[in-house]
Amino acid sequence: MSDSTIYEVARLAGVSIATVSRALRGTGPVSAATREKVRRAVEELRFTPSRLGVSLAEGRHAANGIVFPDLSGPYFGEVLLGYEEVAADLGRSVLILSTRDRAGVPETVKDLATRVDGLVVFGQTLPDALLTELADSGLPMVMLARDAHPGTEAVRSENAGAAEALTVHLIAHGHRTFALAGGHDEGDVSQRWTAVARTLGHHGITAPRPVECPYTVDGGYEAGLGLLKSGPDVVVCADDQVALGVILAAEELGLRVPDDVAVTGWDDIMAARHSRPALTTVRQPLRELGAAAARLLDELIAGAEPSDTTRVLATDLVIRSSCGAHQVHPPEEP
Amino acid sequence: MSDSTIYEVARLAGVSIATVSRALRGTGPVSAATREKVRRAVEELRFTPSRLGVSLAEGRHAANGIVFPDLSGPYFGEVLLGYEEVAADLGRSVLILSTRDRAGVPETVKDLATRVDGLVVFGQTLPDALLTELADSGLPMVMLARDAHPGTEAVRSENAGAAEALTVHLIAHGHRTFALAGGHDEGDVSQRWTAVARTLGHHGITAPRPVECPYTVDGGYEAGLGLLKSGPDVVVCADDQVALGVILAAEELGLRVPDDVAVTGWDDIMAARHSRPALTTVRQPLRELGAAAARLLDELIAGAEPSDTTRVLATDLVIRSSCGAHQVHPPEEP
DNA sequence: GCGGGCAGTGGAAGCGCTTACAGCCCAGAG
DNA sequence: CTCTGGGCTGTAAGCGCTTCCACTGCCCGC
Repeated sequence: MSDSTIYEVARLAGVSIATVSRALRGTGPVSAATREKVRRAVEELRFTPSRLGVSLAEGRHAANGIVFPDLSGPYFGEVLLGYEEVAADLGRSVLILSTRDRAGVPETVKDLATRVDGLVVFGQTLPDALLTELADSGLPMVMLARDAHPGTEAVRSENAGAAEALTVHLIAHGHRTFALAGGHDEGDVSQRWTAVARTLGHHGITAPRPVECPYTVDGGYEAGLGLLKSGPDVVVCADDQVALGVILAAEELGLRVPDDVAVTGWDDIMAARHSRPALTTVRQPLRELGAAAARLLDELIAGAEPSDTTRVLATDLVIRSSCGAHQVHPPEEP
Repeated sequence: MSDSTIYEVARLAGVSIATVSRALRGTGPVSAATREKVRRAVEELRFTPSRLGVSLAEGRHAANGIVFPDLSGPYFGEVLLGYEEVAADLGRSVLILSTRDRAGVPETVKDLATRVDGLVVFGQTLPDALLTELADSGLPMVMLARDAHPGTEAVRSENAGAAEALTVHLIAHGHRTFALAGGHDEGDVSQRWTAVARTLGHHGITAPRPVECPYTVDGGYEAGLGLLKSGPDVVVCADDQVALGVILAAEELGLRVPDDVAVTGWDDIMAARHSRPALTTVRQPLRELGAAAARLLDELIAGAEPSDTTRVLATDLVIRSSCGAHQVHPPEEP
């Protein structure tokens, strides 16, 4: 953008740059005649103030960043959507960074940090030491899908209650041998596994160890091929993608879902509703998660003290057919 | 980030800011001893150069932007993923902007334009007049999922050939009465409809007018309820989400897919593969689309002249079961 | 023994803007 | 008629960095 500068506008309008600035931002008094001259000059030159100059002088970026591990799958897109929407309404641009397995993440994140007024960080995307360093530097930060790190705020959705409700429901279906697919010791997911295990314990059932796998359809498929050999009544999966993969694995092994084995997911992504069989899952308010993070971050930037506190959004258990065939379901309204 | 500045580093190291800058960037000669002093000062102060200062002095942002209509659904997330990955590897941050139906889009986009070295713009997200204005200002731009606008480059995936192949396939299935769901006069989609109509014409079939609807499951459902009344053999949909909605509508009306009516989508999103019945669709290389855009944009920023040319990526016709039940499909490997 | 060249360094001029401060002019008050 | 206080405007000091240019020694070759 080889744009014109405020100096050229000032010259063309026959005033000083200070006056141009005041006229454009509406700070300080400017006579109607001058304002009009400036307006015309701006129009003729197609002048747009350089964001760099403004930010440097104002000492703020009017932008904030969001860091996630990966953008694949529907999960992050939805959260990001809610986030961007609110951030935009608050007059802030949003910078994204996906870390994937890339090297040099700390440097990249620090670079990002110098471009924004605040940062939202997903789950265990970054090592705690780095989070501490960033928080200590005074950068406003909001954690997403995990509990708060010292010096930050956090938003996540409810895990334990939904996990318990899901487990109780599965037990009511008569399922007794459980398998868990997609274990990491990540914040969100480990909270679910803990609640599942506790609930099973209450019913005298020993919880199995979760089988690690990537949170993808392929990951679920691979894990499923292994898991299903032991003939569990139900496979509880860390998310919907894993569940869809497990269902594929079951088909591959000649097992019918849910007659031979039940499968459940988590998130309620679009495919969950349309899959065969339709997936029993837990719906997270993904957009609201992103929106809440944006609002919290804005408060921090405005000067609020980080409370080291976690905001928890409600989830819904969504019963469809993958957890047990004896349920009758009228077609869902879209 | 209440960070320290290059002045404090210089003072602590006992050198000038020019030397600090040279030491840090590796431009110009700096003695080993000095370099070490600077290194220590930087470490002690946890100094990170202010991106604002650097950018203002360098005259570049090392960032580029991407504008899309909406982030919902799997489509944009995938493209964005491919885009971000390449941009990051090229050392550029990425700013996103989703326009939705928001007011003040031109201002927001112009603001974005002052924050980046170049811009990727999706489909018909922005009015042509605005595109022209931006291009004229010298901003490097790449159009995505549409043909090039003067002064830009463009990337999209192949439409006409796939649409023809799909239509031929459907005719081979014995389908004769067609319905088209999800019409807009958007670049990508209208190319598909044109090709479908032409192909039908070759076979002596008159193409129906596409029924407009939002590109969502709900949009497809609503459109489907209307469309299916006339009893078409097949409903060709503008994308997979619309197709999934039409399938729901068919179920609602007591029609079996594909026995009573065939349905096809476009994009090959995850849900297409897992839906019941699995969706016949056209796979677009979504990530590669984003990646190609990022690379093209980088070339423009590096100084290449915009060619007003459109790069076209290949698509694949993916035959599953929603287009006709007589096909036998072994379970897909993930 | 002396000039040229170069490694190493500092001074200072921007980059494009905001804003504190000061100055000017004029109307209305005394 | 002078004084005072706004309203309006300009000057200039940053904001944090990069980099051109000038300068100082010092080593080498003649």
